[in-house]
Amino acid sequence: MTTLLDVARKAGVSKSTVSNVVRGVEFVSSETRVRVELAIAATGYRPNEIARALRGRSTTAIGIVLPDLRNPFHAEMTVAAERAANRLGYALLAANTECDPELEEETGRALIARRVDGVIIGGISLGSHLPKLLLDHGIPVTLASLGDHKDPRLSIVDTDDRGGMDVIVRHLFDLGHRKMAFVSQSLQEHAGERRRLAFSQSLLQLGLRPARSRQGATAIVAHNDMHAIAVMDELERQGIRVPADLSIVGFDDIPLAAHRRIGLTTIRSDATAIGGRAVELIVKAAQSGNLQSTREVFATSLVVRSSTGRVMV
Amino acid sequence: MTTLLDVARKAGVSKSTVSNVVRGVEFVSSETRVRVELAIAATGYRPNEIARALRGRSTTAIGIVLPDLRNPFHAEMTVAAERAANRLGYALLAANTECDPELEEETGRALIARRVDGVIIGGISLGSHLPKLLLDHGIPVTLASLGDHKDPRLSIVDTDDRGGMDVIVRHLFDLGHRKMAFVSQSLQEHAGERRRLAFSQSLLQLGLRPARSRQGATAIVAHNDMHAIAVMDELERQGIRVPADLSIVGFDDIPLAAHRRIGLTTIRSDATAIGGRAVELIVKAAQSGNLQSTREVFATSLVVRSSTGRVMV
DNA sequence: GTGAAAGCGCTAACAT
DNA sequence: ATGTTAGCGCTTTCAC
Repeated sequence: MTTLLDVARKAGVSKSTVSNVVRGVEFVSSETRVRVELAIAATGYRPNEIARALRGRSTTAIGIVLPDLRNPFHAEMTVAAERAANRLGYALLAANTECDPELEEETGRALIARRVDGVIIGGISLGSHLPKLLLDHGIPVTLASLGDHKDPRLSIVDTDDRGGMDVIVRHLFDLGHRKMAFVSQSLQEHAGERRRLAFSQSLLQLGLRPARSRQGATAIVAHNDMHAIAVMDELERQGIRVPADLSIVGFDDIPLAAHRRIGLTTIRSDATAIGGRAVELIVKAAQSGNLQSTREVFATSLVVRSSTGRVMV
Repeated sequence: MTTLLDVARKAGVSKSTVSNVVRGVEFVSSETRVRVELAIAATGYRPNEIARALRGRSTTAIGIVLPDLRNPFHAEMTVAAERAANRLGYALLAANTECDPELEEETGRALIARRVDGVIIGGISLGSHLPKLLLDHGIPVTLASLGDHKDPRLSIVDTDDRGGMDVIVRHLFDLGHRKMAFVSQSLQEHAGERRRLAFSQSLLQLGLRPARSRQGATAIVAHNDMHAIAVMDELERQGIRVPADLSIVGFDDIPLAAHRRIGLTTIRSDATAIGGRAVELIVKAAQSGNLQSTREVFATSLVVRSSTGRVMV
């Protein structure tokens, strides 16, 4: 593999001159610049990012940790993050942690050992130590669609879960629903529990309490679309019709929710915007070196489709 | 951040001794070993992987390039790859290329600059130069679910597209279909075009030719489930009933295909197995240093659901 | 069994 | 405007 030295020799200059040309430093005579550029083109030289990383203070790599890449919302966020990262010259290290605290810890340590410049967290276990672990090692952390952490070094790009939940509950209420239940995939997940809380609060505003279980409920609110769609399937296999017998609402508005056969009423939140913005924030933090608490909330909106209906008395 | 030297000083030994302990080298007296281990525990030292990478010949990082992480088949493969990579101590660099030749090239160069130990390719453009680019730089490449490249340095973990297509076509034939059309998302994609070819060959065996377009066809075979499901939606929005008016078949058997409201007849192929195996192969190649042509084909099977039906005459 | 020293490829003072 | 040099943190001969 060609190195800086190879190019330098070929161009008959010193390493630093080549380095200066590569990095676009001002003080190089246009004559030598051309000569170096020719040598670079001839050899196909690209700086060794590993050496740069060791020497400099940056790996231009960021990590993204997610509970499950198979969730289209996360996949979409990751794609957006990857695109944004690329554009800024950063690579993305992907890690699935399945909300397993041990895996989260090990992932965190691996990310630290690899000296990533920052980490985007798109989902973690309830009470996870991952943000603190990373921050304590001086690594900037951005929480994406996962607000509510109180560390003052954290930057947060969030969805308006509270607002979204209010709108969902209001929508169901207006359809006559009074018994609504919340379901989530796992009690371990931070985001799911936050939405459960928001759900309870929204109900409370209308003087209602969450239904204990699906049995008594006329409507089910799932913590995300993936789960809502799975629940829909499960119910229908038991002969319960949606929305005739039971209404279902999701959260995220993944593309599939708009499929005519699914028609899931849900809350639209912009995974692409969140992923992209998370990268911008993490890169800014990495480059400036100061970690300050930041919180941006992306608006949500209700998309009414065919999975919710008027309650039958 | 603690370095080897910090630990060495703390333990009152030299850098090399600490290094020997860390790497589990034999010849260290158990006495000093303990002392060093204590110092490591006390400082929370973890080797700097960047320095290791620069010094050694390995970054213990592999790249995975995909056209679209939003495709559940790719997401699943990536999750499996990440898990396998993790287990072997490797990190995964994810890159979406959208089958754009320019992006592929740039991604390849970035991966080379980062000195990844190997690259798994889960999808590329037709006639892409990416495999050659990487291989020419000495980077092992494994094609996952994307066979048919003829470079002798390539290892391939493939799905049996030909076999799967035969079974699909036979299934449709048995249902009375004689006019079948193939649709794919993009003409640019390698895997899609390969399946198109397989489709034609399968038809030919039965003395049939592909239908020119959807119009004349009684059945549609899509190059993957994602596309099949999208087409299903599109058709039904036009008032065409599936399968009453038109049968649809996918390929991959993503989880959604089994959803009762979708019920997509498709070919099951094991994304998890493919992703995991691809990592094993790439790591083996990276560690042994020799690139030999290898081809493993994973069996497929037909899953008949409700998107295909007897043709109405 | 342990330590000293060279060097991976690069950047960034500092000298010229 | 260009060159020299000293490391970044680690592994790896090679002496002791």
